[in-house]
Amino acid sequence: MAAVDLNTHPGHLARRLQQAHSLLWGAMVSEEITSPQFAVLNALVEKPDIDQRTLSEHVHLDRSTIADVVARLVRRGLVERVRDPHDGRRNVLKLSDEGARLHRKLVTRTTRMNRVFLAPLDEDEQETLLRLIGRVADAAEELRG
Amino acid sequence: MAAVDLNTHPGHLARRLQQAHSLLWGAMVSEEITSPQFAVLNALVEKPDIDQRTLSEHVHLDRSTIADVVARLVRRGLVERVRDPHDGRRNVLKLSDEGARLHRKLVTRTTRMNRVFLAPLDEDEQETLLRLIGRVADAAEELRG
DNA sequence: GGAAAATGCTCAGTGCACTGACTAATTCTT
DNA sequence: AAGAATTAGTCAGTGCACTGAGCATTTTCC
Repeated sequence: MAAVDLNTHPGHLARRLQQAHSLLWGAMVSEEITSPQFAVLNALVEKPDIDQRTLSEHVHLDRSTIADVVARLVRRGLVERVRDPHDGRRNVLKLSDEGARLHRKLVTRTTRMNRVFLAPLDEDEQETLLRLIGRVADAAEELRG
Repeated sequence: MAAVDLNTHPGHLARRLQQAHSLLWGAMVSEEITSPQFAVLNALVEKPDIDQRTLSEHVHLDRSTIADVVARLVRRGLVERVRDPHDGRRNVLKLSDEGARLHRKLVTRTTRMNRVFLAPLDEDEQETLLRLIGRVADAAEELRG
C-alpha cells in the first residue's frame, strides 16, 4: 500500500547521519583509524588500566565488538593488553606511547571536523541536536541494560 | 593529554542512536527483517521496477551495500530481481506478493516503534530532532555527492 | 562502424556491531 | 572446602557499510 516517508523515521536518519559522519571522518581526521577506535583511545586516556567490560560500558559498545576493536588497536601497537595478575578473567588495557601520541594529534582534528560537520546549524541548533540525540539514546539504552 | 567528552561528538552520538534504534527494532518490529531491508521494501513500494543504482540513491546506501541487502531479500523471496531486457547492465527490482504483504504489516509496527523511541521528547522536540538530523545529513552527503 | 567513455553491477577485502554458545576464572553459599 | 552462580573474554555466525578493482554493456564521439 502506501509507502512511508523515511525522513520521518529516526532510525533511518540516524543511519544516514552516522554514515555521513564516517565519510567525513575519513577525509578530515584519519584514514588509518576509525571513530570507534578513537573512542577507545580516548576512554583509555581518561581511565587507564581498565578492563574490556568497563571500557565497553564507557563507550557504549558490546563486549564482542570491543574485543574486535581492541584487537585491531593492539595489532597496530596503539594499545597494550595484559592479563590481570590479580583476576585472571580480566584483560588490563593501556595506551602505548604511540597510542597516546596519536590520540593527542587526533583531538585537534576531530574538533575541527565536528565544526565542519555541524556547520549547517547555528550554535543553538548544534547544542539542541546533541542534547536531543543524547536524551533519546540514553532512554533507549535504559530500556535494555 | 586531556581526554575529550564524547557526548559532544555528533558521530559518537549518532552511532549510539543508531545502535539503540536497531535494538528496539529487533524487539518491536521484527527479528527477521532489518531496518535497512525495510527501507528497501518501502522504496520499492513507492517506485516499482527501478534498478539498484536508483534504489541506492533513494535510500542513501552505497551500490555494493544495496547489492548485499537486495540479495538477502531475494533469497527470502521478498523481492524479484531480473536483468533488464532493454539495458543489459540494469537489474530491475520489484516486490513479490509476500514482500508487499510484509511491508504492509511492518508499516504499522514501525510507526508504533518510532513513537516509543521518541517518547522521551515532546512533540516539538521530536520534530526538531528529525529536522536537524536531516539538515546535517543532507549537507554532509552533499559534500561528497 | 569502431574506439573511447560512461554506466551498472559484482567481487574481494576491511571494519563495525550484534547474538548466542562456550571456556575459564572468581566469588558466593552452604 | 565443594558445588553453584556470576563474571570476563573468546569464537562462530550474520548483517550493514565502505573502498577499489574488475567485467559487461551501453552510449558517445569521431
